[in-house]
Formats: sequence, C-alpha cells, structure tokens
Amino acid sequence: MSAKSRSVGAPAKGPEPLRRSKEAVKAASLAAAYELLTEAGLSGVSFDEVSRRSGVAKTTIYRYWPTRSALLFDAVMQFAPRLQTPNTGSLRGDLTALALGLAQRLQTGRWSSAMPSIIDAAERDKEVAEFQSRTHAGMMSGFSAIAARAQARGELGANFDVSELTAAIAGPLFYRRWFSRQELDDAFVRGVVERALGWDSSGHG
Amino acid sequence: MSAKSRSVGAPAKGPEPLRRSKEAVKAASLAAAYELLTEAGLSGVSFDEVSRRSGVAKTTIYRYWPTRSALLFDAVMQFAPRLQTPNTGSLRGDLTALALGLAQRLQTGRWSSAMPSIIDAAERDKEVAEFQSRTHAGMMSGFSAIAARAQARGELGANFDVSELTAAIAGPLFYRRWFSRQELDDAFVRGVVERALGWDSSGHG
DNA sequence: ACAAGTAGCTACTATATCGTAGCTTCAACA
DNA sequence: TGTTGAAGCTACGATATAGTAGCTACTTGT
Repeated sequence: MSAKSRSVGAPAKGPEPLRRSKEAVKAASLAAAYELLTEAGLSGVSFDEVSRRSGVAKTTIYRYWPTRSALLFDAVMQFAPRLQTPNTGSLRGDLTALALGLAQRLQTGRWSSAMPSIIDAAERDKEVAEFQSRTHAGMMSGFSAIAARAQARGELGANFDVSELTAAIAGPLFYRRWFSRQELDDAFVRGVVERALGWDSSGHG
Repeated sequence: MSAKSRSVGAPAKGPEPLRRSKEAVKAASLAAAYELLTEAGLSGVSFDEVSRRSGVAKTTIYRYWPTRSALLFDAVMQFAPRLQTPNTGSLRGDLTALALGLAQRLQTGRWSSAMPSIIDAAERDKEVAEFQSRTHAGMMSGFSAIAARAQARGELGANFDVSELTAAIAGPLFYRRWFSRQELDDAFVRGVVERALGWDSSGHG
C-alpha cells in the first residue's frame, strides 16, 4: 500500500526501472518488514519476502541491514507507538483518557498485531527481552507522568506504587485483547479505571 | 530427557535398534513437540527436529499426524494446565489461593513459555484463535466456580460480572509476566486481589 | 557534463524443511 | 511357529531461505 510503486513484473525489459533514492528505499524496506511482521509474525519476515513486497532488491536490503534482527529492530523502533499523556486536571480524568486511548490502539492499531510476535521472541532471546521491556516502559510512561501530577496535587498517598497502578489498568485491557479475546468497549475500560482508583484514593481520586 | 533412549548415532550397524510401542512413540513425539514449542517457539517445531529429538523416525510421525498443525494441536492439548479451584469458605480466600496458584504457574511452568507462541499464532489464524479462547476459558473456569459459590453465600451483588473480575485479577498477573517483565511476588498478587475485591463487596468480601 | 555512488538484476552455493516412496526388521499375537 | 502390523532406515524431489558475487544502469552532486 504505502510504498509499492514498483511492480516486479517486467524483468529487464519494460522501460520503467524506476529507481528510488537511498532514503526511499530504506523507508520502503522498513515498512514492508513491519507489514510482514503484523501479517505473518516474526518468522514470516524474510529478506526474500521483504524484497518482493517493497520492490527493493534483496542485495540492496543486505547493504543496509546485515542480519534479519537488525532489520526487524529498526522496523519495530520506527513504528512503535507513543501514547500521548492527557492532562485533564484530575487523576480520574487523566487515567480514563489514557486508558481509552490505549484501548483504541489495542483494537485498531497494527501495533497490537505485531506485539505478540515480539513477546514471543522475548521469551527466548535475552536481548529481545531487554529491548521489549525498555520499549514497553517508554510506552507506559504516561502513567508515571499522570501519577506524578496527581501526587503534586495531593491526590495520592506517599506509599503508592505507579507500577501497580499501571498493571491494574493496562493488565485487564491487554488480557481482553489477547487472552480472553473479549470485547473492549468503553464501559469495560471505565470500569477498570474505577476499580484501580478505588483503592488508594478512596473518595474522589 | 523423557523418552530419548535411542541414539541415532549407529546407522544400521549397532545391535540396539530398540523399537518402542505405538503408544510410547506417540508420547515421545508429543513430548518432543511441546518441548520444542517452549524452547524455540512455533516456528521451531518441525518434523525433522521432532524426529531428531524424540528418536522417532520422521515417517512414523507422519503416520500419526499428517500436518504440523495436527501435531502441535495434540501436543498443546496434552500439556495444557488445569488450575484447581480452591475452596476456603470465603471469596477473598478462594481468589487469593487461585491467584497465587496462577502466579506460580506463570513463573515456573513450561506452559508460560509456550503461551506467547499460541497467542501469536492466534493473531493470524482464526482456528487457532478459537481454540485458544476456548482453552483459555476452560483454564479460567475456576473464577466462575468461586464466584458462583460466593454469590450463593450472598457475598456478591446481582449486577456482577465474572469476566470483569477475571480480567481484574489475571490481567495484572499476565501483564507483569509477559509485558512489563517485573517481579511477581506474593505481595503483588495479594494486592491485585484486594483491589479487585474492593469494588463490589466493599467491607469484608 | 562528468564522476561517483548505489539501486537493481541474475546467478550461485548452502542449508532447512516438507512430504513421499520403498525397503528392512523387529515384536506382538494367534 | 509363522503371519502381520508397524517402527525405522535411506533416499528422493520440491521449495524457501540465508547470504554472496559480479555486473549494468540510473541518480545525485559537483
């Protein structure tokens, strides 16, 4: 879809070789790799297939990424989502907005299709595991920011653990998306947030 | 480990062909397949490798499972865990016991290593997805049983959703095991249960 | 307009895997 | 004891992939 202007149909005959620039070629390769990752999983990403899809010659891809891991790494980095941190003025409002945004991405994004492959790879590869948890922490940093603001406003006690709050909210959403495969509607998301709030900041949150 | 008595070293020469029975051969194949699944992921399970590991001839494996999917399906079925449902007399006690058992399996079981591969496959294969959610529901049926007993005792209101409770408890545990890769100690597990309880059954639960 | 860099092509080796065929040999059972 | 079912072996052919080499021809920067 994105950058597949070149058809491989005409082998050294048609009058349209249509070469692309260095940057265009890199971008096309990464896009195809990520596309493949979401469609066919980690093992579905091969140099041959990336070449076929992007229209970039295999040898050219090898020029920029010597191994499959390098290519995949760059692809994932480039397309990793960043949740933007809302600022509504209250802890409850911020968390609800953040959770709804996360649920949105879980349901529609290509990212949520690629994620299980990465989790799977992390299970058996220490480097991938470290990369994954770091990337993941970055993606969830919104929770820390929100909690810090709430703490400054005095909405949260001192003996409070952001990572528990994150797990309490992100956990159920992830669970529904990948494990129980149930609906992730707004009512559920709001319920999750309410439950997570109803523990430390009892009254209003 | 389990059933690898036969070394492939001696090709039609040594005096120890050591043939096994039909059942033994099947069991060895399934065990090897599951072992490979946990060690190398879905794509690591090939007929050649299962044959190598189990010591069962590839042609023999083909006799019983015509496709890779069939072999994997049987292997997963055979080794899928069943959480036993505790009965302590109170909702809080039951949920705590169940959650602690789940956390235990998440940390030590081979099952938790194989799970991401299945989740990943389910992402792209409708049949796998259906199989996965059915199997998963079975594994989580303890929550329903516990909730039913609690409801009979009057510990839970009528407008109560078991699936939300399940997500509120299993979600954070899964999240820590696979996504944030943080510690899953008893304190965290108990905290998760308390938070899940502190919503419908306010006082004692 | 010219030179250098580089995208793209064909072709190759080596390996892993799928899936099948035909044969040999063991073990259980009548 | 003899028949028969089945495990195990070797050996195919076909396909997919990793990774490299050498060449052609286009693009970019001067």
